[in-house]
Amino acid sequence: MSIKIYNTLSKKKETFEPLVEGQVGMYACGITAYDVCHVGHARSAVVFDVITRYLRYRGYHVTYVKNFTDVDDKIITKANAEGKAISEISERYIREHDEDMDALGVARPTWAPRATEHIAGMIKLINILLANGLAYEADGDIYYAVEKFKGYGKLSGRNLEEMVAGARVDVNEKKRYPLDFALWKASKEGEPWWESPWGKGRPGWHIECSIMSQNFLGDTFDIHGGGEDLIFPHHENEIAQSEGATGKQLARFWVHNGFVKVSSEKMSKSLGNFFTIKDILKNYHPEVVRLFMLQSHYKGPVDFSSESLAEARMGMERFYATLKAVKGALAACGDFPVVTMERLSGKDKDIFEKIASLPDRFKEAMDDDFNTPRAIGYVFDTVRLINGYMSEEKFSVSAEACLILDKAGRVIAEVGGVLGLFLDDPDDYFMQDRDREAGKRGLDVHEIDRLIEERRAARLAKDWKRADEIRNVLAEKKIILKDTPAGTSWRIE
RNA sequence: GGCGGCAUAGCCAAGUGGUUAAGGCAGCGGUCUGCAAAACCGUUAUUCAUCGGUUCGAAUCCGAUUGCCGCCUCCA
Repeated sequence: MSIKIYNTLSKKKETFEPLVEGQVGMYACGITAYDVCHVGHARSAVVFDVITRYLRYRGYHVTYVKNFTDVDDKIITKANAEGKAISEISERYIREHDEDMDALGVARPTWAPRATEHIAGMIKLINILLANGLAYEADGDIYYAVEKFKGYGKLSGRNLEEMVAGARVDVNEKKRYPLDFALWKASKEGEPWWESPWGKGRPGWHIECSIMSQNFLGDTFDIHGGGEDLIFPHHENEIAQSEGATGKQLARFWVHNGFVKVSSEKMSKSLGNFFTIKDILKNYHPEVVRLFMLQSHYKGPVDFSSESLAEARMGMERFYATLKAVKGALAACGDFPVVTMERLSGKDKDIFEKIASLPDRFKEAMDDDFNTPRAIGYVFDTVRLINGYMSEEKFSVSAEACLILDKAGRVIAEVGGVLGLFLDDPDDYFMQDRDREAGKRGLDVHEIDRLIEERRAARLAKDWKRADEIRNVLAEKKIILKDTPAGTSWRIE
């Protein structure tokens, strides 16, 4: 079995073979640290987090690099407006970014370099491009001469004439050709600067990724990723810079994630239709947000709304309800002798084997361009299987059941570890969910508990009328009661 | 204006040439329950935007049409 990945460069799904056997170098473009992250940033982070985890699960040693852009017009503008140093602004938002990603369960990259740590490397790279005749100086600015790089447009599927004909390119007297882009800009008053052979200046946006990827991963590496809005011009320009300097292919696979949309429109700062990660995590469990994203393929768009999040929450509830039941049954397993699967027969054997097959089916789905929706579908299948097994009339906790349910818990944890799902304790999950939902709707937990206690007394006296009244009162507040032999529990719809 | 993507049930969403079109949410019928909830069983697309074409065979390939979206300016 081999992994297939859709490559933006070839526009085809290709079999993934790393450059060095058993090792993967991956670079994903991170954020510009000038504001808090929104759900769109979260999606990209979750996508590449899952890709990293899956490659590691499949036995690869992955070096994952995700950069921070900490020098840029927007950061400078903000710093000047607040009268602060740019590093103060960028460090603040890098810290916030890290908090958000940690909260979402996104593993930290192997390396998270900042652009400003690599200025010397950028200058070196620009010098090579100048020497290669691919760049030119104009009044302390350095521009990349796009026409000189054959292959410009190969990633985004464009050609120069068409783009120029399409107008909408900015007028800049210093550029020899409209699509040339800045590698280095002479610093103006009030802007940060670094010494360079061309005077005091600061780097252009694209150059940082070329040097940082090379520094950590070498001239050629396996996977380069980012949001699909980076395909042009950012990634196209990265290719021009890196390949123009080294003469070698930059990245072998280009992977781009689709957008988060709001009412069919791209979520973005400029449209103002964004939700910050912090706001969303106040209202939803992080795994609900991940499930919402991973139930769509990473390449396609995903429409963000309170309805779609609520739907994901219901799905998550299904998983955790099963996990809770499994945990409950397993708690009694200490009393039984340990049996091995050879002891199983008939239906027990059949169900054990079906449950045990989850990781293989999971791999089958994930090997096919990280098809998380299909993979999650298989987990749902397994959940139904487990629930069916436990709801059989003759079901009781037995040595055989313990073996089967233990396996069930393990396979779900195994695939959950890759998806970053099902990792919470089920009781904690429901407790958190209840508190979160109660808070969201302004419900008083103590009052609810009081009513439930009153209902318990009524039920004990077989006063069904009063018991149902209380049920109805709570139902109006979307509170669903569940009576079990152990007592009554509740959840919010 | 140039380039590109998408269109599958009430909603979300897999499937991209060949057995009964995954899965989730919602709905309906049943089992269970004092009544419920959860869970389970059954059920909900003879059909994949529309119209043509290729093929023994297409949701899947090709063309046209319609609609939605994205990139071309910072963007995950």
